[in-house]
Amino acid sequence: MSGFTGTLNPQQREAATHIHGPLLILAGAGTGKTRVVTARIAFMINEGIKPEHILAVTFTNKAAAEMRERVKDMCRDGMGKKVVLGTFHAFCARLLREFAEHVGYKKNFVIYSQSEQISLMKRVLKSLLVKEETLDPQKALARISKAKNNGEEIGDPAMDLHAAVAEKYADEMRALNVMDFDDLLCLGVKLLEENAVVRETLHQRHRYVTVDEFQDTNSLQMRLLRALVPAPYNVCVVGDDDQSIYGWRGAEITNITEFENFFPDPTVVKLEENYRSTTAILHTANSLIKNNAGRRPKSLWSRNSGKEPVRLVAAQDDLEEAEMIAKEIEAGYFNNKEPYESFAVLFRTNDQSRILEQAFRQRKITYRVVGARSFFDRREVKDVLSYLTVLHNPHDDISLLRILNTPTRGIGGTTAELALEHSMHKQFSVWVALCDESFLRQIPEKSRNAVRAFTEVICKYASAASTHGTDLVTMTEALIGEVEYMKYLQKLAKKPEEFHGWENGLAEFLNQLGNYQERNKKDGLSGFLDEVTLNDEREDKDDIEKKKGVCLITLHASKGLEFPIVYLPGLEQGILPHKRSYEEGRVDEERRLFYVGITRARQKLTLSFVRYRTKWGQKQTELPSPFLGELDRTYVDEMDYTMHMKETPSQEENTNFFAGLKAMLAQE
DNA sequence: GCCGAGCCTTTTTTT
DNA sequence: AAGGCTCGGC
Repeated sequence: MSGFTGTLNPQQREAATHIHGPLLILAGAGTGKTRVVTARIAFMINEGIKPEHILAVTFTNKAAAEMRERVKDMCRDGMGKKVVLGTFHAFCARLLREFAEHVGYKKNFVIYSQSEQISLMKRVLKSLLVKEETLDPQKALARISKAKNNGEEIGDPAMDLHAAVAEKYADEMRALNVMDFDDLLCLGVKLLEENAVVRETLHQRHRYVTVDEFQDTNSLQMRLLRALVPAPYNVCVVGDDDQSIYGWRGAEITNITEFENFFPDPTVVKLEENYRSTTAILHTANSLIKNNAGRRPKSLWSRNSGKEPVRLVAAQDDLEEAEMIAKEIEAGYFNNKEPYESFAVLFRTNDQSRILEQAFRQRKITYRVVGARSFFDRREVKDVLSYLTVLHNPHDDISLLRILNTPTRGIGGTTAELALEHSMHKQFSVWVALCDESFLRQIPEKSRNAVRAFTEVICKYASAASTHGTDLVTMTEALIGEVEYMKYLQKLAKKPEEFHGWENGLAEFLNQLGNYQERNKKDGLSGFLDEVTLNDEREDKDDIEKKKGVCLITLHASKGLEFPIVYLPGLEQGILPHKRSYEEGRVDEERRLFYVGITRARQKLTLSFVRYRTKWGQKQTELPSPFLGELDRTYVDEMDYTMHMKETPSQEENTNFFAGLKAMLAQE
């Protein structure tokens, strides 16, 4: 047995050495899944399979990057570097860049992220809705996304408003040569299903396919996989149905629970020995998840008996909860020399992080917020990014309109409106309108000059941007200088700190652009733009590594990670399970989310909830999460923080509180 | 065309 | 609480 599979347990080894034919690895939390997948890839390479024939698809870019590292370490001679790795979306983007013409796009298409989709949808709704009618752009987009992911056709636009919106949106996207995330998958599937030549090319290119986090794939991704993998189906999927938490995004848990319906006679390997957590943590997790119906039966166990019980803490309000966590972390750091990196706080919604950040800052505890509001959502970054996008594809109206008068250059709403009208009339992009003499004749001289100056700048830099080997950082700096963007920001800023924040944002952006070009010399601007929209790594890779401190992260983003000491605050009715999950019938998924959170912890786990929480500036009364009532108490210590903090907590008070708590939980 | 004041809603999660 | 959007004065 080769070295890298020698340290695996029998089940792990079975999975890692099975190469041909469909393989389903059911890997519970903490069972060494990533290790098995990487060992398997190393094993394949060792068996003589060319690394460039191996395709590994992960759920996030972070996971892809991590896997790349580990595969690289396991293989000789830098062979691991040649393995093709990425998310489904990134894979499709690459594919479509290569074959864009086959699906009716030009190669310089731009990928729209959410905010751009919303802008476009607003425009669509504006043009379609009559006076008092209103439709929420986000809801309209959600509806379209769902339909696309289910492979539904657009209905009759004449009969149904929603169909009309969907059609108009699709037409606009195509006209602007832009795609959204769903389009990447849809068009990727279309390309593979309908074009035998392309399909054959890809079969030759990717002969062994591995998909990680398979429980989170949707039906389009399954279709893509099926088109990508011909008989005898050299496909390996890895996942855990108990950790399926992306149903709201169309994930089909049946992809994994009914895998054999898609790929016949798969070899199924179960990994059940957990190497991460203590028995107390696992036992508690198991007692929770067994309340879900329709699972693949599975029982996790651990050799690590540990000694720390799980704690369930009640706090008065969110402030007290945050302070408790901060104080404990501080104490752990000073008393037990526990580094801040050992701690993580996992929460349901992003806005829960704010109060924690405040508490940490007060105590000078270093922390990092993973996956919070995107760096690329910041105004200064968005502006410059829009410039670069327009240089790449000037027909992208949304990006163009964003920068048309940013910085203010005398092209106001009236002119923009006119240009838009002209472009619609002529069935072409706003950019074409701006360059069109017959349009320019219609507007006052002042505006005309402003527009001419603008189009000139764009043309000038567009040619630079498309020239191979241009230093993009230098170019962008020159562009920023030429349009006097900094001056504009300075004027815009209400406080000097605000301006400095923007300055830093820009510096960081240019830094990332430089890093990108360092790494990737051949793909140029379009490669960078793709990466920016597809990459969920809000911070630079090195940054996450380098930046030390307590990890603040959403439950969703925490999947796949582990920490010695974990806090799960805000375990309240309406937060977890989130109140909207009731309406949407997704309470089971919330339970899995809780399960994911619990199983992130290696040694010590603290669950907490509060009685009062401030939301939108208002204090609200909270109830404990009904999930807390489902936890088996064998290894759970319950305590009340408010009383604990008093000098002499009277026995009576404690008893009363717990009686009350029990009563509350019993109601559920 | 520009800019500030005030009003209003909001994301649950992410590729 | 805070960012986005509209309206009205310049």
